Amino acid sequence: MSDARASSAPVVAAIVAIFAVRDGRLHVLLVHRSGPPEEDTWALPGGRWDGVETLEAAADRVLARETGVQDLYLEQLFTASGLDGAQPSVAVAYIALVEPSTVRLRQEEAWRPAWFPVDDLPLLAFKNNEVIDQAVRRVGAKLDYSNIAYGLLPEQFTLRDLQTTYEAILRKDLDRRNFRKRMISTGLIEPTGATRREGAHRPAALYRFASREPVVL
Amino acid sequence: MSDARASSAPVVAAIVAIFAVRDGRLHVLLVHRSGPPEEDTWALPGGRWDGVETLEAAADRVLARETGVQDLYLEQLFTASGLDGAQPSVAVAYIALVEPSTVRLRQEEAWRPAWFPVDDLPLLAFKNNEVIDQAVRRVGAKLDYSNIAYGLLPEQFTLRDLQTTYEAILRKDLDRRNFRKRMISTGLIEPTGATRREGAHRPAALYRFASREPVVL
DNA sequence: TCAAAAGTGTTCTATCTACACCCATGT
DNA sequence: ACATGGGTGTAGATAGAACACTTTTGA
Repeated sequence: MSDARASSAPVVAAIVAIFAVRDGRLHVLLVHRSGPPEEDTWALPGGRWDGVETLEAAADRVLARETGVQDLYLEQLFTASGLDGAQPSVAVAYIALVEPSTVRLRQEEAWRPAWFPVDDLPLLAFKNNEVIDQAVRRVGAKLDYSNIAYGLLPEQFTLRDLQTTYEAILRKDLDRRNFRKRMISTGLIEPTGATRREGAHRPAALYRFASREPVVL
Repeated sequence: MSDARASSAPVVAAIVAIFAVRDGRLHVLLVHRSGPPEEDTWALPGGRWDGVETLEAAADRVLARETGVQDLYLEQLFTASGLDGAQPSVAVAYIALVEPSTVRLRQEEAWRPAWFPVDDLPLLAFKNNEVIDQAVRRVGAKLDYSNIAYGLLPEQFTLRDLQTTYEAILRKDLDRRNFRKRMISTGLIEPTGATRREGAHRPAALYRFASREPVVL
């Protein structure tokens, strides 16, 4: 059907680890593979690169397809070859950070997407467990010296919300006072002046990120 | 000559930013392009990926071809698409660190390689100036919390050698006493017991890296 | 008045920075 | 003896970690 060199025309795909914090736990979006290869397993969503758009555009397209959101935090992680053992393939992995309430998951039954807590994943196709591990480590490392958490939070949020997000990613408890001091002193966030009341206790001051573009300290 | 879909069979290549410290300055290895595209400019050495080997093996092959050395420090930087505007292309960029005395540059006149100081580069093909910028930043960032400098130094070295290497990459002078204290306290290096005499002054103690595999603190 | 989360300061410790003099050697 | 780079310690500043009580609200 195809000549011998067909095997040297590689497939280039973007795969995206889409993260969100839900109920205080970090989740990643996976799709149920409804066809070969690796049928009937879960894996990171991906899409073939068309050779025209940039790789980042391909990743953004995957994100939009699965979640309906776009133009959020998107960062390249690394590139792996041979994840699909059956043919020459290159997968360029990206990290995306989304705020759950903005997301409308794609609804089709085939290749349906679902959130999984990152610390309780099944065995995934294409060594995607390792990809997700590295992605979580990368996000955790950048939390401390950048504003990337803006991707995971709504426009306005309380310091408690922010801390819960940090704790979900770092998987450890943080001291409330020290956290507050450090966050405010970085200048990455600023008070909006508004407060939020919910429940029988003092209302919490609301904050926003000073910038919703990536900033590195 | 080829059907319309030829444009969707992308070229995947590994390109390698090979660094060495020479005369106290950080240098990068470039090759003079003796054919299209971008003929007669300088660019990072690269090689097409064959679809069978891993991408890292392709990068290692480029390194070995240009320098004769192999199995040194090699780390993936990032992947860019469309660097070659003429066709669908993906370039996976790697960083390699070598010790100049171990290197024998490829001698052919065509596509000849040469060392360039990173702070005095010509305008390179395929936006390689940006690639090198990012690579230098990455190496600088990792110096402080890893042993990657082992790639740039011989088996044994003095603390002065090590400091010179750091200063070349970070482009700033470091305090000799503080540098020594920090390096020794990390445990990444250890004294060999030997000394080196050269010139009319006290001999310098020689050190080695405790591990010549990548270690992150 | 009680429960529940918000908000706030100080002390201690570890780490980083700045800085100057003596040591071993070759000429 | 002198010139050259190797080797060492201390004091001050800064950043991070530990820790407990008061405030505001809804029920």
